[in-house]
Amino acid sequence: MGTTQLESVPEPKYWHLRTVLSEALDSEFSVGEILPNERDLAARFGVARATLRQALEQLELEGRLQRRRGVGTTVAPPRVGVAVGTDQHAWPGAPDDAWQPVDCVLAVPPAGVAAALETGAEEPVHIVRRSRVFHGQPVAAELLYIPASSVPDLTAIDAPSGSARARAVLRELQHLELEGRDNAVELGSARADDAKELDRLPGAPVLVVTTRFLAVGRTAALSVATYRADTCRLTFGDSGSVEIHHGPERQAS
Amino acid sequence: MGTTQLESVPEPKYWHLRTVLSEALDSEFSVGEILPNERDLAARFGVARATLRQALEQLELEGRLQRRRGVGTTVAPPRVGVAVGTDQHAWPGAPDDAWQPVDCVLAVPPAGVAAALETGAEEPVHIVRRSRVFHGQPVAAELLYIPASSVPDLTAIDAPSGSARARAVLRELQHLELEGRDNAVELGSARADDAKELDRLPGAPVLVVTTRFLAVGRTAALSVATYRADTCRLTFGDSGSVEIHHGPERQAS
DNA sequence: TAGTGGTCTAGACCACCGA
DNA sequence: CGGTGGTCTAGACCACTAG
Repeated sequence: MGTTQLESVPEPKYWHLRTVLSEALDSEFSVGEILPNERDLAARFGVARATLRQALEQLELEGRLQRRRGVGTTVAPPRVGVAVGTDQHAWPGAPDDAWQPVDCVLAVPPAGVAAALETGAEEPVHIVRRSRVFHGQPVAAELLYIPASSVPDLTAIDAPSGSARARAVLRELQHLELEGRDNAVELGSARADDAKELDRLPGAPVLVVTTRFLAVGRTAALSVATYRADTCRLTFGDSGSVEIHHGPERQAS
Repeated sequence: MGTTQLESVPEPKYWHLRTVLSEALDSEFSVGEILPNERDLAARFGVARATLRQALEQLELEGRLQRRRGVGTTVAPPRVGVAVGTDQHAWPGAPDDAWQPVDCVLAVPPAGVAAALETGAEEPVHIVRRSRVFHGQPVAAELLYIPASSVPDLTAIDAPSGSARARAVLRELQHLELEGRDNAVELGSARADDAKELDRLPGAPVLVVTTRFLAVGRTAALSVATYRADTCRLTFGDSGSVEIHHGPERQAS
């Protein structure tokens, strides 16, 4: 990160700074390495800390940096490829499922979810919370909405709530014949509860994957999964091994 | 947007503000309506303009607001669902393709692309630029990398460059038998050229869709498409009609 | 307790748009 | 031209982490 001055160009400073830092990351830093702190970096480039932070935010959004309060800013590893909806004919909770059930409650879903499920606006459904872990790190949190009509043989005996209940609901779900599913991906920001589960601050950028499970001619379940946008690359289809790097990147010693 | 004061809570002000504004958008504003300007809003809530802007940025990221310099901040319409990779067995440029060819040059691709294509690091490939328009608005910009070996019968006569050349390359591509494709989605920020084409500022959040086209046992083409993250919801699979709204939202008169 | 990133302020000037 | 959002500054204090 040799030089120090910025030229006067019509380009915003923070954008130019982003480019300079990005190139420095490629050529002079290793994955996991700690950058100088924000005050030092700002001084080194002759800009205010807020401006420097704007550049860092961009790079964090692009998955190049990882920042943790009280710790520092480190060079992020390449994003992990996470397979989404590979098996078009498996329910959530199938044996090879990557998700872990956390909890389950019976409650009235948000209006938009009720509409998609074609349930009444005040009708409670099973809401299963699940989480997905990759290399020991949480990468996604999910809410699964399942109308009572999709699990007709569920007995209240199994468990009133909790992960045991979640497993019972998912077990019942397997009895239906799955006809297909739909996926949609959009950008969102983590709500407080999701943020906590993903080990991020509220408002952190997430990729929201909405999956509709179709059975007996209607939507039998709806999944809303939020993936950490900074660390994840979602892969669809067969072999999710497309690897496009920005440039040279070394491994930390 | 009745009241004015914020309480003292351990929650960041901008986050609380985001919630308050979000609820106001649901209940008191119509799509397309113009909000008060940032200075007035900040004064009304008793915060600095920078703090108010943090809240607006969140809402823009979530696709709730649209801000344009020199104009103002308006309530955004719901995101449009854009189908991605519906037909697993059609090349780019097939008759029903949603993309419009813009340009085509023969150049050396970035190192990561060359690696994915298994071409030499210095070997030039055809780079086709295309754009995708939805309701009269540009929603995505694409770079298509096609090795010369995938279009062996292309004659230099057709056109040296430009959209005519692009069409010629795509036409030749149809002669190969497509075996399948891979998609990957990740968050990125718009480079200067893409930003211009998408009518956004550099650094705007985009969803980057990387598609690998497989033929004759290898990667015969690679597409890197950047979609406006603020206005698009990407849909995969059959019927991309999952509609999850935040809440009530009226139409502008 | 010392050092980090996260939040917040109160200004200033600039780039762009529409009348 | 006046008004909008976009950029930038130079501070301050807070929340968190690690030694």
